Amino acid sequence: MAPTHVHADPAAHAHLRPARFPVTVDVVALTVGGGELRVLLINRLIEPFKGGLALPGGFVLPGEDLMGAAARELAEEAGVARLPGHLEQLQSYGPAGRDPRGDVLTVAHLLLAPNFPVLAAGSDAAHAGWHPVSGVLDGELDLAFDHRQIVSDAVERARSKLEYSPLGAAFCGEEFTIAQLRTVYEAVWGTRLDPRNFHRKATGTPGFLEDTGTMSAGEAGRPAALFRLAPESRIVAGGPVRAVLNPPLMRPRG
Amino acid sequence: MAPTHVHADPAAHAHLRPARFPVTVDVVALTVGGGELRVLLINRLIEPFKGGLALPGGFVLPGEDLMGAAARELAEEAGVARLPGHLEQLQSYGPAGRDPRGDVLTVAHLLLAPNFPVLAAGSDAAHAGWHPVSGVLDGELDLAFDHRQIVSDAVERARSKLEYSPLGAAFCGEEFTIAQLRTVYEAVWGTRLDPRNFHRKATGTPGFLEDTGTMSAGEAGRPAALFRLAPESRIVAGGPVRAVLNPPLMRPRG
DNA sequence: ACACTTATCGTCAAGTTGACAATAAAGAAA
DNA sequence: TTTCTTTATTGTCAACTTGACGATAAGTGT
Repeated sequence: MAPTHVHADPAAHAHLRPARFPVTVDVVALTVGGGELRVLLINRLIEPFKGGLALPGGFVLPGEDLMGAAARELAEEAGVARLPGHLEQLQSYGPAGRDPRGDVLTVAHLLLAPNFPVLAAGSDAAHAGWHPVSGVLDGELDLAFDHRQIVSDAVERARSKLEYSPLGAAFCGEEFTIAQLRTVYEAVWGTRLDPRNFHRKATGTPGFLEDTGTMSAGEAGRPAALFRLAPESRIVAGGPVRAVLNPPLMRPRG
Repeated sequence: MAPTHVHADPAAHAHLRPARFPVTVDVVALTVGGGELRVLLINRLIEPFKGGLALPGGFVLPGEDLMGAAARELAEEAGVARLPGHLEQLQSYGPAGRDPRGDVLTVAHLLLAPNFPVLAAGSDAAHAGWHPVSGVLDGELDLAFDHRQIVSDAVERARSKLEYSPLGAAFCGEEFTIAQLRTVYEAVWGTRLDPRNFHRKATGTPGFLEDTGTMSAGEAGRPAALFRLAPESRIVAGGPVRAVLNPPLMRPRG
């Protein structure tokens, strides 16, 4: 804390040239595949942590806003042309004590998306790939900087959002079956849910889902009805996400 | 987006000198008084928006972390010696297009606290004071920068946190009656709650409240039992806030 | 003692949840 | 084709929670 006798005027420091910090955005891109939650990681090509795994991200450019920077980094580092899902800001970290090069503030973002193809290995650019979140959380995979903490916070945010928002559908495509939506919940929460009770809650919540009238086909078992998000709960880029699930669909505790 | 032919290496910009931004922290300090939700605002002494109302806040110093900076600004601008409640990070805004002086990134924070005394007017320093949140939200009070938006986001965060976390108690002192806690909920949500049903939920939720054994006195009406947060839901600085209210105590919708 | 105010306990119908039976509709196997 | 297997969807039922509100308890002010 600044010595009081130097800054008698509480706003005095504002007269000083303010310190400036490098600002980065990092993106925790989550998807569901193979029944588990996965996170997008890139191979770092430069120091520090060269050769290690890290979240996609990079410096914010002058005149840029945070969301735009996050989307740009995703495009540059993972080769995603158009935002494939729901992007929101997560939390900021720093600036002290998280980068060996010095103070760096990072604004972490969260992307919930269907499994999408990423920049393959073999190019001279960075390799991007999906990795099981469990491996990150239990320390099997080592991440650069404080990225493991960031992933952990992102997963907790995702878990809690599924309880009351329609964001689970962000992991599915435009149309999906109740069972597909259920596997999303199961993967994110890491629990099993009763298909019948889940079906009841999903279809019984007003303003959540809308029947498309079409059916899934080709899978094993009886064909399932295809749904999409109802207009009330549709996810618009930058728009607010409504708390449609009321009462919420709580994850099993204990 | 950077021209691809210039940055064939997606991480190339990391080799460039990264842009640096001034970083500020702003604090939305909320309290409950007179049955309504109030926010702490200061009178700006310097341009821009000199003489206008704004959130307490200021530049982050080198080597500082965000929470620390927020606490320091609160101390400097409002004269609070020790953090009187629960402080958490809210969201980051910027850096583009929110300060006439140029790009400034701000990390907004949220303080939930009992009514505490602030730096009075009359000193040569800034005046700090409590103002009704309703006046800010409905545009009666004009705030500097994008601070109205920030207050709006902060209030929404607070409203939602009361539903599932024990943070309502952060507005009360160490010990409080059920009725005091209820008025917090009523002020934050802007609704009336049935005292009997609220009492049932508050005292009936395991791990939420703990009876102190003592009674309130001096008020009108029958004395009320004094409670404190149960150990499971106690709020530790920097620690996680547990979702104790399960199922949640939902605010009335519609 | 009496009125008034607030706290706390009960009651009851309506809605929600968790556990699980039963049926429906497809493809695969016999 | 008939049967088996798999998944989808509809019900059922008891336990629990919620919202509305009656009744009683225990203080203060007159």
